[in-house]
Amino acid sequence: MKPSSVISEAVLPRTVARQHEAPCLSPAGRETPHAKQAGEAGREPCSQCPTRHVCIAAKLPAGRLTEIPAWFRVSGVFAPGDVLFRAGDPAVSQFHVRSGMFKTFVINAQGDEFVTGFHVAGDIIGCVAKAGRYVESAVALETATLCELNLTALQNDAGGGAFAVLQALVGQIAEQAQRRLAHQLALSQTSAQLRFAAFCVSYAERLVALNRCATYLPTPMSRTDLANYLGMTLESLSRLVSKLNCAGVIAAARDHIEVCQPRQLAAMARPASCE
Amino acid sequence: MKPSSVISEAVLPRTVARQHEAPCLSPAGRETPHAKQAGEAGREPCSQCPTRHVCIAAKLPAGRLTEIPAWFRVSGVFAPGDVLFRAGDPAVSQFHVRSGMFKTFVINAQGDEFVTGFHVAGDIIGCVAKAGRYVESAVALETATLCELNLTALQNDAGGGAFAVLQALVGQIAEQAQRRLAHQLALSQTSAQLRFAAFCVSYAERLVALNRCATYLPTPMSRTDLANYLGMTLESLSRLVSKLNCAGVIAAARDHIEVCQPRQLAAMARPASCE
DNA sequence: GAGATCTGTTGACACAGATCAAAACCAACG
DNA sequence: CGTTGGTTTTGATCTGTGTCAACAGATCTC
Repeated sequence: MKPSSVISEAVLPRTVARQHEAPCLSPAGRETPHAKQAGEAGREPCSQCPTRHVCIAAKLPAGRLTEIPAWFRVSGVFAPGDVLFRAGDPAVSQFHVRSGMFKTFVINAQGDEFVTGFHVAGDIIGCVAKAGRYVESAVALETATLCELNLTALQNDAGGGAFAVLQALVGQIAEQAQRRLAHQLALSQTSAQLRFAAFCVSYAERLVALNRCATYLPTPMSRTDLANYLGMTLESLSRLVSKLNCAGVIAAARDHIEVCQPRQLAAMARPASCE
Repeated sequence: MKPSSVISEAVLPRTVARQHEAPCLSPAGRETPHAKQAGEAGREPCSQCPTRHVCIAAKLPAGRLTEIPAWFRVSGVFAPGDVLFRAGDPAVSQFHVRSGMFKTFVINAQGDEFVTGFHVAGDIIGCVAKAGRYVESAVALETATLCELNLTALQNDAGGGAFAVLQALVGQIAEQAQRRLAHQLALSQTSAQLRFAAFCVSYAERLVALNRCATYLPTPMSRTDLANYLGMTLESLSRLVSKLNCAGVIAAARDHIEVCQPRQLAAMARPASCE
């Protein structure tokens, strides 16, 4: 597959112009546009967060949920297309998605974009780094919120609960890695249908973990992005979706995929499942 | 690609019989067969370790290098085929490879094996977990040594240098994730040649980081494993290697690949490179 | 050293999916 | 309401790689 070139050119400029040139990642950048937007929300205790069960906070002692340390705060609201960070930015923070969806991607020297992940509530973004800098870029695909875990601030808080947080973080990253591995596994399969089915199943599992419906999969990403992520062409994906639509396995619309025959779909994905 | 079935059946029994039925992962298992084998080596300070520059120890304050805490110790010598851990074992430790090569893999319900990674000195193994258990299995492909970082022991050492270690670990895992991401990127490409070239380039980079020759790539893994890892059939890999051999780009032998035209190879891999 | 077994190579063929091209659909806008 | 620009679908063709099968080499055993 030859990736579609310079997709992000259409997205990034709009984005940057709209909200912020320098994202919330500069070492002294804890007072970001996002944080300002968040206002009161920044002090909202985790105990009221709808995603607390899948968040790193869930792995902390219960008492800790009522406090919001300086290094862990709500980062405000992102609009579709807003940039969270770019590849090459110093990796001083990791982010926990609270709501909405982000995509991560890299762009090579030729300007081709590669979508490396879609991230929903409970996911960590920014835990892939090289030489202390992000490898991926991250943008919101829909209205989204997240919490910023500032690693440098955390570093200066060794006395507090930071040790427990770091431990929880290592565990959380391990789970994140598991999801990436599942996708890597799917990509190593040659059948496009299998890759797509594996994506749907994996996505559905994530939604279940969030107490959401396993058969209604919102797809705020474009078909182009999804095809790119799944390692196939736009046309192949389109054909595939049409086929599964006709077969009654799914009912795909512009902004979502409804899974009509979950067992059927799971059977398609099974050969690559990693459990 | 339909993965070759039950490859590991041939490997695991032999392995287990040879060295240890219960690997060094039981919660109270710090005194393992490996540790015993290691003997004096377990107390050898990191400052003499040949891989200290790529190890997590490199990210600690210099003074720390001279001490070997209880939760970080040399785990002895592994012979080819020896099992480090299995998918499903409690993920109480992460391992730093010192020498040799390990492969990680998963086996699905149908008994198909999927190779998920090859790991050389400086790599971390065991940082992919689900519900506190390893997702992958890990076996040595050649004579190998590693250090065990016991997370539960680390947990009880909050007073010591454990905080710094955890921080370093998060950074190290981020680098590890970068390598996995690079491979994921390669897998999302449909061209077998590109995937193979990307593997060689990435592998060469790793060797350079270890101050080893970038053009001599030892391949202790079988062709089957390598093809599996690269998401192609054994036959495709074989043909590809033959082709590149004839073209003079590489000179492949049973146990190594010599890169004759690095720039040529890099050009093949470039479209998927992530920087 | 001869046979058996495992691993890797080469060949012929078919098919899934890439590619190129065009049409249909959708949302935004004047 | 028609135009415009972008996105998705459908169609026709071609190529790469999977599949099946036979062969060659290496390794092991007795």
